[in-house]
Amino acid sequence: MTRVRIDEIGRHAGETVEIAGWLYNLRKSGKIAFPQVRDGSGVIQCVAVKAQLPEEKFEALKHLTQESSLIVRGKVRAEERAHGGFELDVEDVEIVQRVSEEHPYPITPKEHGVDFLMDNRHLWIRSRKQHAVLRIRAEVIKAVRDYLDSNGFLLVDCPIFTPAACEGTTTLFEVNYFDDEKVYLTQSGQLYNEANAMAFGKVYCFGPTFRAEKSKTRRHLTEFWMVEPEMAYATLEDVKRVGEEMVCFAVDRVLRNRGAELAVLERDVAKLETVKSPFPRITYDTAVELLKKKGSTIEWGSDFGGTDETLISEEYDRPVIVEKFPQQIKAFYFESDPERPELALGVDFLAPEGYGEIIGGGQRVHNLEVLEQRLAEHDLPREAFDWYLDLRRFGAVPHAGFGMGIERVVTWICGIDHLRETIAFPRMLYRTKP
RNA sequence: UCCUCGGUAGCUCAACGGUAGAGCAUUCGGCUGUUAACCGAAGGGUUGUAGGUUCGAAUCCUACCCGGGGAGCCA
Repeated sequence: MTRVRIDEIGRHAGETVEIAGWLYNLRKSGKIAFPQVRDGSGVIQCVAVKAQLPEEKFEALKHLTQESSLIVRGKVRAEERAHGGFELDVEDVEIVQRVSEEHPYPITPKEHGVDFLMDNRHLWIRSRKQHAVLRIRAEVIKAVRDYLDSNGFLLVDCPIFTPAACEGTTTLFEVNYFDDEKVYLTQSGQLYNEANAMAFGKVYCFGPTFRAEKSKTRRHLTEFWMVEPEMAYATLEDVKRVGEEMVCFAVDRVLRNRGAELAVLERDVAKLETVKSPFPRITYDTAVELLKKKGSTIEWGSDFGGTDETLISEEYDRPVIVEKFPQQIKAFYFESDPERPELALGVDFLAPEGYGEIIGGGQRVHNLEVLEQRLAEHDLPREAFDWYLDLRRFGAVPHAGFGMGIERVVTWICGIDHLRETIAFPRMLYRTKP
């Protein structure tokens, strides 16, 4: 008996095969039952006819509970009425574990609230929409890695445990190490990336990052995944170019390979098809003028709020690149604009449709004296940055890089309204379970 | 941390000062083409917790707990 996956069952039309999965839904009449079985790759409707099965098998199937695990054997048949185009005529069924009716599967095919679904996240990920989102996430990650791998970047991952003060301002999660030593969960691989870039030229890291900010919005997780490319002998221009190419590449891949998933999510793909080079580029100065014209209370010198980002992005049909921010709102390691030293050579990519910042990056300070002065200005402990300063002592070159938040990108591509569905087990301010 | 909204059956909600209800889910019965199937019946509740006002509180008041959305900050 051939065990097949539901997503490739079409190749076995006319054959008798076996599928192993879980009961997704069940409709029944007196002498016929339609169990829908999912196996992780898809869902197929099976047809069980009383007269063609042993009595006890038919009865067991007819009274089977949602999400019970089962193995079904039967003949694959092309069927116009079926959603996937195929059905399975049941010849034999083996129930692996029956969900008891005293504790039925909590997630029914009806509506549920966010709180309930989040409490049952370990089960919610079995649902069709969650499958679509998580498959698109996997596609985005693969696309981003394929793009970087085939453009000369080497994957060099950065540590998760870090000593204090990677960037200074943002709150860090503290962890007890050995013998009273404290370490912190990384909030960015950035500094280590710079060392890696001086070693390998073009590198990227990809992994989880942690922010202990008490942010409680649809755009924040306390644990999220970020891809961070870093390039030696590179400038702000390279960041804009690589970021743009990478985003276009990822969107194109999803459109090409995950059309079915986008359809499940009822995503308006026309809004993704416009995501092509070139992206509009505006300066922070221009953005502030635009915002004031649109009624924002923003003043030059402060950072954009969530509403400001939406106001800017709604002017465009693709991500917009905002560059050259006031130095005071950016981290200590940003290079200054030689023509206007009060500006940092930083960029943000704002996704369309109000999805906010998906990329942040820029050109780094590569001069030793300037960097030492910056550390002093930001009141950062010099000792902790000794190794980082070494990078300016031993063959310093202009270099630049950026970070892209995977969940932000996936949320935007999926067109869903909250980051929490783009990772299997989201970690948020008041939610660490399951 | 602050602002704001909410917590009633397993789930989604109604009742808004006068005996706590519906749909779905579960169980039983009916139905050979259903597809969030349908039809009939049954079981299921200390209304988040603790006080208070009232003849009477799910409903009004106070505090607390838990959660949603947002601000600040950021990807």
